[in-house]
Amino acid sequence: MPRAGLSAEVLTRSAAELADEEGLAAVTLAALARRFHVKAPSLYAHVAGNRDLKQRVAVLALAETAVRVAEAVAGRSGRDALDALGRAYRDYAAAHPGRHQATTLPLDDAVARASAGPRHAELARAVLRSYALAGPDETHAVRLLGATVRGWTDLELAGGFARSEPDAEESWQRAVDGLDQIFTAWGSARPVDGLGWQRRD
Amino acid sequence: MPRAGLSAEVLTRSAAELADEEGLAAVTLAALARRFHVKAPSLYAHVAGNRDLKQRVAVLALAETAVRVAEAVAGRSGRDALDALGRAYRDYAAAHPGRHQATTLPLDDAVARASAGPRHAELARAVLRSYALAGPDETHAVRLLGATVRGWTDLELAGGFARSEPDAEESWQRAVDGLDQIFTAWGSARPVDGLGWQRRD
DNA sequence: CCATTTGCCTATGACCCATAGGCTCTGCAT
DNA sequence: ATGCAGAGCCTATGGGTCATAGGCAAATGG
Repeated sequence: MPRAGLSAEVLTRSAAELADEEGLAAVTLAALARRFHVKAPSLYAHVAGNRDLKQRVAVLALAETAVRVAEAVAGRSGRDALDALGRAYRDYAAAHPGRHQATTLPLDDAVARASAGPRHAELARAVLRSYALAGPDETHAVRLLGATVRGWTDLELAGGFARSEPDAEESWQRAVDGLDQIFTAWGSARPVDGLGWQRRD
Repeated sequence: MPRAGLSAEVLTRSAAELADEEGLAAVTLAALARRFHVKAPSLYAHVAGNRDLKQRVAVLALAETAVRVAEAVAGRSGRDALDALGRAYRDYAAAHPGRHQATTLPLDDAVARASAGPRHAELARAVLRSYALAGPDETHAVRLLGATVRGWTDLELAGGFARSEPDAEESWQRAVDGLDQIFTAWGSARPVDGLGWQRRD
């Protein structure tokens, strides 16, 4: 019997395709084994089990999105960069729903550390660089940007914006405008007492 | 043998508790049956199956959060209302992680229509009322607010903000400040051509 | 060319979902 | 009171999944 040429790498890629095609829940050792005309127990030589397999898909997805986002924001700054970053995430999620879903899985600490997760935070900081935010403000901004992009992506993918006017794209542009305004204000103003705002001069 | 007093209502509540305690994935007909010292097939008289059960948990959670959010925003407006709305969602998710997770499940159309889902959109519009936004702007605002709150809640629940400075609460206040600024600007200005902004006068 | 490693196998057991069909208790009408 | 219909929970069954244990054979390297 010819060998199937299995490896963690190959299995992870195939699992990712399976996830995109039939949903993350369909990523099962048995289903994956069928794709390679192999029995399920054979896969345990390459991956530690179902949870491990899904985490590998998540790590793959995090790495892929990091690359795409990095390409998208290269050479851009300010509002343009915000738009590009968000769009990269949204496009990836739309093109690879299963992979995107995997990125929302809780990862083991060790796996998370070895993943491209931190890279995403760096990318957000890079995009915000042109706003010249003070240290803590930059963190606040990273969090707000991250929450907005993630929430937007999830809602869009869940069909929350579908079949309703106006177009989601229009709303997205307005959202980016809004974030750009906020970060611009943070860059050129200082918080007074946590409640109000004051232009620097 | 005494009857267990099962019903869709009772089962759903118990399933919700199970989800909060051990995660949504632990919500299984077998596990639920054990809680009532009953055999799994008995549950099929009350719920249509695993998927139906989880959707009922989602519907319950949507209804519960709608009530909490409504209470939280009652009598508030502007920034205060934004803060209260977001906090209500975040607190609910923190207190009931399993239920919250259930709300991210895709619902059957019929179930979604009968759920409190639309009520949430109404609540968001109510919170935004004091900004006096024009029709389309209000929709844009609902979407931005919804995405931000959802993304923030998910990231916080996933531990994204944990063990890192500054405190997540501080970031949240800044985020609310930012949204308040955006909506205030939208209320007192009109978009010119979808790109720029101009104060009304 | 033989020994070791590697790759995939069968066998097994536990857990889950879901359906089919049966028994018993409850409650109501006569 | 009694008899009956239906509600409520049961056992039996079949199919799916995960995961482990242990075995045979192909590939590899000294």
